[in-house]
Amino acid sequence: MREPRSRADAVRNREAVLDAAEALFVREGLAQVSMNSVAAAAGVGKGTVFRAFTDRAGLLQALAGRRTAPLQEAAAEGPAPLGPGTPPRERIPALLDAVARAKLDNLSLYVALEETGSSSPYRVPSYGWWHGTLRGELEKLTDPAHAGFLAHALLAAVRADLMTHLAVEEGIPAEEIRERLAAYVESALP
Amino acid sequence: MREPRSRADAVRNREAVLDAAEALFVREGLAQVSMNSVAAAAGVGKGTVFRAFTDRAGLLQALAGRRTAPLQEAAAEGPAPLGPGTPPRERIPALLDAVARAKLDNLSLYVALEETGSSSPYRVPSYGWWHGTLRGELEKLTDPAHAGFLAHALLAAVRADLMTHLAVEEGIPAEEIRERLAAYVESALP
DNA sequence: TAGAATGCGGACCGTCGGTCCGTTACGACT
DNA sequence: AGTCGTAACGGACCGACGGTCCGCATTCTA
Repeated sequence: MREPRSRADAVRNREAVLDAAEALFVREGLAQVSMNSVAAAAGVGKGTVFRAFTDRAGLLQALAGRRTAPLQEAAAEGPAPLGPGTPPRERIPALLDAVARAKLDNLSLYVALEETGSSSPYRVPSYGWWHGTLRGELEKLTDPAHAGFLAHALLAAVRADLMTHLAVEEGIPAEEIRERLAAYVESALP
Repeated sequence: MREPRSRADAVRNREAVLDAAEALFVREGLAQVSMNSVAAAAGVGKGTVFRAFTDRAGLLQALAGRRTAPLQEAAAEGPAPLGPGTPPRERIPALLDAVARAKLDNLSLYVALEETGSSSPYRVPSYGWWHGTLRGELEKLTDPAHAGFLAHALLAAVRADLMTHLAVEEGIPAEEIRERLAAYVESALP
């Protein structure tokens, strides 16, 4: 049952596609970026892109993983205040602030990501992880029957399209958005 | 400057298209419904659909208006507890519950609606109205600087895709979702 | 009832996500 | 180094989509 090692060119191309795709997303925004244009920008055939990532959603997932892995890792096994072991009253606001911050720094990328899972952010795998983590902490503070919904509601307040609306349409500085969020989380916590 | 009255067949067709489109959305879900299939189901040419509604977003907007008008009207000028004049502590939960209820009763339609505005629910015109109304009430209860964000956050908790996730994926009965939401709103209110 | 204007409808267009398969080049083995 | 099986490449190709266009039919006005 050996893992069949990938060929060198496959690995190289995979990386090139990810780099090109990320650059395109940041520069042009989700809607403008077709699979064709990604392939062209990476200097690679279309078939190669699909071979490596299965479909558009797969490419976005991969892009997501790469970009969000550090944050998720910090939350899963890092030091306080993000990591486990931190008291819930401190960890929950820290987690939400970290998520908001990451999204505010990469608006278009995260908007694209949340539209991946058959156009429902709730089907993106990482959502389940964040929700589970948050619910776990909330269960220490309140009736476990309420923790699930509460976790959903708090995560809804940091959705990428809301962050985009606040930052772009309403023109609120990122700093201020995070402050408002923090105040909100504080008041919503049981 | 007379308003150029529409021809009888145009009015008739417009109605037929709306009926057919609504039926299709409810039965098949957003993704399955192409402009072609709407035209076919309405027994009408594709050009007619586009002439009447400009583009796909326009069709969804029109569908939206028709379906949500009664609720919005009740909230804008109806009797308590939805209408204006109701004390904020009573009106805000009532508004959010009414919205949640409407969405839970028409999941697929509302999911489709919220994806209309260039894939951002915040660009759908009616969102602005709800947000403004809610903010107005919240300003009576708390620091006006916080009211805007708070209104966004509360509305985020009743987004159609979240309602769908809770009701379909997690299989929670509508009754229970509304109870959890009510408890959440209560605790988040200043 | 005639003529103008309005609306109809479906062939047509460019583009998209995704597939297919003949060709290329990698790398394990001798 | 040379051979060869095979994984990976790449772009022509496909069906479906949203949207346009324009010759033709229907409705309204006088």
